[in-house]
Amino acid sequence: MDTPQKKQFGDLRLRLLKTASEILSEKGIKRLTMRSLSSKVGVSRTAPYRHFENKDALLLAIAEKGFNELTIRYQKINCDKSLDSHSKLQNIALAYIKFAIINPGPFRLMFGQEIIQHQRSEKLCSDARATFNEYLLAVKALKADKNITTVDYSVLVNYFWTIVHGLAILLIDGQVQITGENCGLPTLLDAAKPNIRYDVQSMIAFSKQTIMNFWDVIFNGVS
Amino acid sequence: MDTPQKKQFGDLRLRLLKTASEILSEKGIKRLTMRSLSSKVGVSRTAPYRHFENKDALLLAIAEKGFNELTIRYQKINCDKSLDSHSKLQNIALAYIKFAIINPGPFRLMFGQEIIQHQRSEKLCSDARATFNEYLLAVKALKADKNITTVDYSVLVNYFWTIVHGLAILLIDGQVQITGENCGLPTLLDAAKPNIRYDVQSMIAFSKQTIMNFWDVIFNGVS
DNA sequence: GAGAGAAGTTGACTTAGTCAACATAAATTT
DNA sequence: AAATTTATGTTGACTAAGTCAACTTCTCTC
Repeated sequence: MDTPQKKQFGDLRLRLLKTASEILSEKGIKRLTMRSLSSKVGVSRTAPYRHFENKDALLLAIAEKGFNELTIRYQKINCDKSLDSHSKLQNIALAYIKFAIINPGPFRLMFGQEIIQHQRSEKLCSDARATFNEYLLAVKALKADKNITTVDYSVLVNYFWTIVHGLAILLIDGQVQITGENCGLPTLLDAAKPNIRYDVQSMIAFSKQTIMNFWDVIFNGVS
Repeated sequence: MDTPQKKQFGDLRLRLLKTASEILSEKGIKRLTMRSLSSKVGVSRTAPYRHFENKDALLLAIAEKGFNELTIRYQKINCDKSLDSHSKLQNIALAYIKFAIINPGPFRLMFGQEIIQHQRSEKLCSDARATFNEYLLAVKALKADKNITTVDYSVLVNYFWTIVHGLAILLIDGQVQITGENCGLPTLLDAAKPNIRYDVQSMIAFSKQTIMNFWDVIFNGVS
């Protein structure tokens, strides 16, 4: 993989990954073409094939990289002695959503169906496992710490993930209005607003607020 | 639109929509090609262009049809006098997830980013609005009925949708194990299972059970 | 400095979206 | 009912994009 020699040649592989992730996030998978990627990076159209077997392999590498980055953030949170188990999980939730907002393209690859159902590699699985393990760790700690007994471990894992993932996906897919009077309601309710494109900062602000709101409900229930 | 005359000609438009939805659900958007669709339906490769301006328009029509179908199911539930507000919302949640499981392809179009950010039509918005309105109706009824005061209306709408959508997406994207000892945990934790493809019935069974589990947590909180 | 291997380039082939021109069938008009 | 229009459907052709093959060039090793 990333042998030191290769890096001396140049950083094309890394630049491809980075640029591809950007295009993916900005324009979507359909408009990420090997040719546009190549030209944006400034190489000929088949140069990427020296670093990735094909487009799928490139996408796979982006997903792997995404898991690695996410794992690092999770680890930092889990290692932070100043946080209790409750804050840790909340921060992990927020890190997940922030990652999604900042890297929607890679996020969709990591947690979508494309890769998982077709060309999931051994490496992808172990990278993903590392990420999930940090998450599971945080849930376990919380469960033990708060002595949560009314909910099974696997349901707890599933519940938190579902909420956090659901929020992340709805946000990056532009399904939820994050400003105005209908804030929090489905975007498609408003025919008026054709192509709203929220900026990253507003989305993060909204997601922080929403996580706070949700956190109350998660622990106290709807009543 | 669907003027009666057109229907007399034949039902190619409908057959295209139906077959395209199937391909979409079985093989994904990348492998739904106008050519493969045409040949599967038994017409020449450009015949679909007599009914849909282009591939995007076809996808749009699939999404619109999806919203219409979902609306009908929601309406049936909301009109059912034998159900209380609580059961209605739960049934709507289940209908949403069942729709996703049975029609993953259309579901992704309806609630993904492709359409919403690019070629959402006026009709799509009004169709979606009809669906969402039934959902909102159910939430409003529940809120009034159960006298829910600790949670704002928009947060409530957002919370339920987030959970239900999150579960639906994770399920159809194959992210959650629905059988075995790791049931409820992330699929990518298991490198062992390469390409699990759950059948629709198992997925529905799992989602019913999960909704039941989640419902408890939604109302009682994690404790 | 020569040879090996990695990295990058151009040419060519294939698949897929889609337009244009042509053909035909159904509906409408007179 | 014949003529005209309109809706459908077909074949040919063009373009974009993935990707292989052959060739070139650059780096590194010996």
